[in-house]
Amino acid sequence: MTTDETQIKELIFSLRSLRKETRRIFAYQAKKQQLTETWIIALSALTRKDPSSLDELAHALQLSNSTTSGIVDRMIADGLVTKERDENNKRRINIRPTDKGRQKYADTYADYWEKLAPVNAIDQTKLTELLAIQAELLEKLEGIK
Amino acid sequence: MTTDETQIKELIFSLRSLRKETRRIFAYQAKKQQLTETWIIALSALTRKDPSSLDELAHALQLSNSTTSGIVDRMIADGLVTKERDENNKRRINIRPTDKGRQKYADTYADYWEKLAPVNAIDQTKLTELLAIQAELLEKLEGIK
DNA sequence: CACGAATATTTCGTATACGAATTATGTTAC
DNA sequence: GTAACATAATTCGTATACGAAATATTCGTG
Repeated sequence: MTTDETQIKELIFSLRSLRKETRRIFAYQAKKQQLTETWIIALSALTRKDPSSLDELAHALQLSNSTTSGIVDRMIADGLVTKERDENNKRRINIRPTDKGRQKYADTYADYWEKLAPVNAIDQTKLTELLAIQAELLEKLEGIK
Repeated sequence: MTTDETQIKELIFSLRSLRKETRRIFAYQAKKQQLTETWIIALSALTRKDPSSLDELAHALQLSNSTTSGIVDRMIADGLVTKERDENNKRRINIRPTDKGRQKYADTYADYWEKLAPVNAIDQTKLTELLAIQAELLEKLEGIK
């Protein structure tokens, strides 16, 4: 095969490591605030689109509906969001952040992204290029199978 | 804050998407072969270092010991690996691939990496650069907290 | 040699994460 | 209008994934 296997393996491992690191960083902050990375992104999405259906939220989180369903339930148990059947379309649910959810998101928002500020030590140009190549890579991967 | 928040958010999402895609591609192949991405990487590591301790395997997989412990147990249940106490150090376990495990890995090895061959449509130069920038990024992330 | 420290693994509780199957509701074609 | 289809959400079973705590073994030091 023509594939430069070594490089591709390296790539897979690089991606594993990077996701692991970002998860770790979020987890550290999350502990103080009792929020997980996913919950923060969910609250962010719900702030932008309030209310959201399960499908819409799952899309924003890039997760399956079944995964998102469980996440919403746990967030409800924590009093961060509510869900109600849509009166106009009873298949649909409306998910909304509670005051507590909004407050918690506002409190931690700056912190979370600031935490990642050291990334800016990397050249802006390089970072832009990284995103471009990653986008190209994503496109190729999406075309597989 | 000086952080270009938008770009960093984009990066986090890009990484989420890329990992998700690679997982999806592995999962498709895995279904036929009854192997998961992690199991393939585990068998690969065990082929290179046979036997491995739990700690060594966890390191190779870049996973915690507790996670790896569960993975090994499930692989044992599937007859892919065995574990035994080390006679010279009874705290340690020796994890080894079975014939079935070795065979299954050999059968699927080429397939798995070939699947990712479309990635080579990207310039070799770009790919090398991607890995370099990602390595730099990883270093920065590891320095956080 | 004994006891505390270090090492190695496992168990537990919790949170992702997915696809398949199920349930409920709405839409469309006839 | 109703049967087939489409849409929306949930449930189930399984596999990651982690940290904290528990257990077992070995080592080091006095």
